[in-house]
Amino acid sequence: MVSPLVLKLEQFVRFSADDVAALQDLERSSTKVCGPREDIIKEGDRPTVVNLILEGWACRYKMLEDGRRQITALFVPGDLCDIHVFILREMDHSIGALIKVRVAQIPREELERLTAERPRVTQALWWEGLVSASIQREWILNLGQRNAIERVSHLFCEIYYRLRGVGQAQDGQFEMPFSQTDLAETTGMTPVHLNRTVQDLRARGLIVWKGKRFHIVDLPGLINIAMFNENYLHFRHEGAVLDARRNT
Amino acid sequence: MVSPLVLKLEQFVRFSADDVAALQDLERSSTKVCGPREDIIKEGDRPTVVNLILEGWACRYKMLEDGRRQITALFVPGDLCDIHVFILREMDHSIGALIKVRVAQIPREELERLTAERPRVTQALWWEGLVSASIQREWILNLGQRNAIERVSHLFCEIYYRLRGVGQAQDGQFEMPFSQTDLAETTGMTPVHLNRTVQDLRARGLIVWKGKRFHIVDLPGLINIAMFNENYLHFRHEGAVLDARRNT
DNA sequence: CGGGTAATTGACCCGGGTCAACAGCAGTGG
DNA sequence: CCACTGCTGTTGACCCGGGTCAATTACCCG
Repeated sequence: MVSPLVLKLEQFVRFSADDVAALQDLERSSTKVCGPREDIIKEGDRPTVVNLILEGWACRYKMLEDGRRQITALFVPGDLCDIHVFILREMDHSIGALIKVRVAQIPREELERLTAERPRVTQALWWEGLVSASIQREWILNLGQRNAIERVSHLFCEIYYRLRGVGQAQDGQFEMPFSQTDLAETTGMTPVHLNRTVQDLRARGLIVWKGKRFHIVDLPGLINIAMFNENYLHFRHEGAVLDARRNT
Repeated sequence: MVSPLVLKLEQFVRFSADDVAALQDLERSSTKVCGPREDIIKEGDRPTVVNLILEGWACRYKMLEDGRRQITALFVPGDLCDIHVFILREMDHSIGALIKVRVAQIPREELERLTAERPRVTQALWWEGLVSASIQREWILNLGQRNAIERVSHLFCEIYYRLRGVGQAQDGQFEMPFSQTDLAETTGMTPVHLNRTVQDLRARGLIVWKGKRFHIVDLPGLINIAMFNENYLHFRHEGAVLDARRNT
């Protein structure tokens, strides 16, 4: 079975067999399993390892003193939480499991060795960091300018494209494992209004969401409402320059 | 005169004279001056250089098809716009001058040489990247959870701390060169409501803002309203490990 | 002094928040 | 197999923070 990290990075580069092997070694790092709502690492902790999501869904979140909570990023399998965190003295946010999650805890030295030895992998990791930053920007745009229905539609589009990129969605369908409250916390709205917005999307025939099955029935329609532009995910890569198999 | 980039990075590491010289060389790259509202680089452009702000204020922004605009980051002197951008095929956002700005356009090779030769500088640049990412997260929290007055107060606190870090503010006072419309676009609210919120802060005796002079009269009060926690700026560094002058 | 931009204010309205009740469903233990 | 518990989703009634529209004032600069 192919590692989700490799799948993800291969949207950008094409690795040699050696590269792939080196990346897959990362996943042999000690792994940890966290149950839903459990923290993988907490704000204030000193970061010692880099977390790589292998299975399940996690999120970054920040809280205000009075308990308001905002999810600032979603992690799907193949996502890496800040390759250079250990430079910082302490975490400025927490990372928590949304559903049961399996993470690899990669020690600093291992990443340093990997990047020292494999420039193509290093490039790919930079790309992944840039894409994460780009997603953050799009979320700022989302929260600052889009209204409820646009915001929620945009999030659904993003989730779909990202999952498809790591082979966990096809034909507009995927597993939606988290609660409306989670979604409300990522879109900066109340659970009540999130629910009404979802009802609205259902009534318009754009989505079908029952239990864990999520189906985007009318993707162009959803994209249209969301003003979704996939550019910011930077899926299309440069081709030959980064293609380890170009001469085979 | 000390470079703002060096000032900024020295909040994290302490450089040797050589490090400083190497960093200052960056500023000898060809520079460009942009007038207010002029774009430094546009969404869709192919990035070829890394922009370093030397003087003035700039911002990242994204626009929706229908013209709504969101500022997603503010750049002050010493800020570097994505050290690895040239990995991406095209810009997913624009960078524009808020007021007249002077930027150094650093070629890829120069950065590569610098990071290859100077590990301490490389570390510092990673730190700067992590801090930028952290600021983005805080903005997501700001937009998603804080209300108008909290949001605006938070932004003022952040601007003050960041300017102070590069020696452009002291005693709660600094130059506020941009318009309320700009601020509205960064806080995701309308200019009208931004104005009312500013009035409110004035009435409460927290700030004085007249022309370009901005004065935070009651910093603790502002911090309190904003629930501002400076942790996310990661100013406090590790000390000796990264101190090139520790034995002198 | 004229023209243009930025700030300010008033009147009105609506998207989304709040509060509260209720329904659906899974898991648990008897 | 059923009752109980607790969480998540759903809906209704009501309200308010912030948006909209439009007019007016202050300011800057040639």
